[in-house]
Amino acid sequence: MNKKQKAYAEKINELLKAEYPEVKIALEYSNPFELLIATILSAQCTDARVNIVTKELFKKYKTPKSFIDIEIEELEKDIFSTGFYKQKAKSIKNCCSELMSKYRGEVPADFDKLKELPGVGRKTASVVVGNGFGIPAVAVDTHVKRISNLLGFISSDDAEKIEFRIKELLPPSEWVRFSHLIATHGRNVCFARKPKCNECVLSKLCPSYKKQN
DNA sequence: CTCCCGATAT
DNA sequence: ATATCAGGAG
Repeated sequence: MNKKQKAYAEKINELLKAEYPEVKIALEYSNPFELLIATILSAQCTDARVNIVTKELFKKYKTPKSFIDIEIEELEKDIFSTGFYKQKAKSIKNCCSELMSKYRGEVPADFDKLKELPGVGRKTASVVVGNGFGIPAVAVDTHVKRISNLLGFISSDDAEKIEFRIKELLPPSEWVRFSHLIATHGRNVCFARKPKCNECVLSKLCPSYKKQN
């Protein structure tokens, strides 16, 4: 009974791969540590905005220690425009402290260890292991959540359930790219507000197609 | 469940 | 004015 669902998911995966052959993560970074910080900043914020902020941020802060040594008020100013800046500043400082005390300032290439860090949940940990270390992972963001329901992979708002559902539908080799494909499609075509169903390569398969327009 | 919270499109 | 943006902590 799951076989049909898997074939359906793989068909969607193939269609999106054909549509976005060069898909990759939208966040800009040059090492796992920068990726971790950028992903923490990306909560409830567009990747485009995060990239504007991190372009300057990473010139100033290059190591976990550099974030610890600065006054929190100054860090808050440096990340202000990403929103939730007080929370994020606190998360980054606490996270960097633990990186220093537990991992000698290195970002662990391990989902469970990452998830234990302050300010790091399943989504952030998945992004870092998946993109920073090439370890298969599914990052469930708002797009993956919305489109998984629209496509009928699952009927749930629980990010963890959606993550496990996608993991059983697709082979591990596809997980990271699939997350990016869905996120990209969500940004370009399948918007939350007014999706462009008439331009969507999935419209013939999508159970939600008729309800729109 | 609520709170954190600015930028942007509609 | 309001919804939405690669969430996580308490």
